[in-house]
Amino acid sequence: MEGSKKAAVMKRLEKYNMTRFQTSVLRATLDIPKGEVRTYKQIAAKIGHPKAYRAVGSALKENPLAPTIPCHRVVKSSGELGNYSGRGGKKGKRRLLEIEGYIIKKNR
DNA sequence: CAACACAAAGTAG
DNA sequence: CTACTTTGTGTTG
Repeated sequence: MEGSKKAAVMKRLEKYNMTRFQTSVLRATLDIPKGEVRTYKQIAAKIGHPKAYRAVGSALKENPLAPTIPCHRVVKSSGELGNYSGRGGKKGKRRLLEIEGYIIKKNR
């Protein structure tokens, strides 16, 4: 059953005036399996812009389907969380990752 | 042109 | 390790 939730989300994206870059970033982010994380660099590479990791961040930050797209699963290459526009900022991001099963360091 | 949810390599301590 | 600098990229203002 969870085969095609992505298609439904992508359909919604079509209503927004987003650039190809943003749509590609959101698609790649949406493709992240539960309990896993992706780096900005991996997302950029996946969409064909291996050096635009910075642009990836800009795209995610404006992400129109915020909680629908797992933007909290995107972290820095160093394994750190990085920033987050959602609720609670980085704190909420880390919290979501813990709930999903991603290993987090103890000390909050 | 400046700034940004980053990355990597460089210099300095 | 911390801290700063420079280069690179796409979007936004």
